Amino acid sequence: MTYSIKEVADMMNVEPSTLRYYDSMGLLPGVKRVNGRRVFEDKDFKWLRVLNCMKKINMPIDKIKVYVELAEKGDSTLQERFDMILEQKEIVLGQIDELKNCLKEFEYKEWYYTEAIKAGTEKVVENVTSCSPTLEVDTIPKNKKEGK
Amino acid sequence: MTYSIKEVADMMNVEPSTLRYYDSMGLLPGVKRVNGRRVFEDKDFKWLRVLNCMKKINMPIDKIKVYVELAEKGDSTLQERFDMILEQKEIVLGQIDELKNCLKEFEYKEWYYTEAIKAGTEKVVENVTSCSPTLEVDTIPKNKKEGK
DNA sequence: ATACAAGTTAAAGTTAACTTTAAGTCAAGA
DNA sequence: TCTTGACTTAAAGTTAACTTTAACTTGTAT
Repeated sequence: MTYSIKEVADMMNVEPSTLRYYDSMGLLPGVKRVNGRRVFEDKDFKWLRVLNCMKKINMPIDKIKVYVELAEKGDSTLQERFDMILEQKEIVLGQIDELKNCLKEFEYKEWYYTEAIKAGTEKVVENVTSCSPTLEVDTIPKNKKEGK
Repeated sequence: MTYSIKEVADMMNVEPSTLRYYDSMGLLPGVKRVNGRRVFEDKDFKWLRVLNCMKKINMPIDKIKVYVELAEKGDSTLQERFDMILEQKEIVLGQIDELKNCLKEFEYKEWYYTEAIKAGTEKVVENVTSCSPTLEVDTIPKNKKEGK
């Protein structure tokens, strides 16, 4: 089974131009061409799924490219790729944790407004503090700082 | 207790210039000045914690500003603010879900490389597919598309 | 045959969110 | 009194990640 760039773009919920941009950045290795047009095969989807994940955790394109280049070198880079995956796993765990804290804050606010709307005024709740008493500090390194 | 811009910036793990930028965008309402300098008080931290969460779920500054402006109008906007909070809660739930799927992919890759390293080659695993058989489609609207 | 839809490239344009710069104010310590 | 460090502003600069444009090619339907 083969797919056009538009079909793949629709599956990934991105524009075809975005996939062309990724390709130009070296993030789509091994995609075939027929009459100059990109033709995606089933084997390409394995990587597209990983790419999708890397994008979702905000891994910068430059860093994804490092991974791609390691993969292209073959078995000699297995350990390095393993290390990168482990690092990204830790990052996504941290992100999930942060988002769970945000969820708590929004749930508190949901309660807060529910009570305020009942009473017709915020005055009844404005001195009730959220469960989390302090400002959360990032556990995740900023992407822009990753490369330093 | 009061805090300087640097102290607050350190607590939030951002640059003082970022807080000044937020202020210039209207995201820091009610911050006092002494001799022209910003002085943060305990009451400001309530909002800073919410702001922190809004930033972490990638809520665009323009949209955060809408919320701030509603809050400044007082009790007449309680329902609108409640609706915004609910919407953001749904967004963060979707994000957590997406990240959990990414985590699965990275855990699969961790296993994949563990086996490959043991064997000295990827060949032993390269035909083993991850648990998630399809490309995930975004459940979360892109921030850039939110405003349309 | 001809039009149309969907693909191609290189290059320029856009956007959001900062970040830096330059020029200045102010309070405290030597 | 002078210097230092932390603050201030407005405006310009930066960056990453697309997105659009213009000019072109190709396969399919009428």
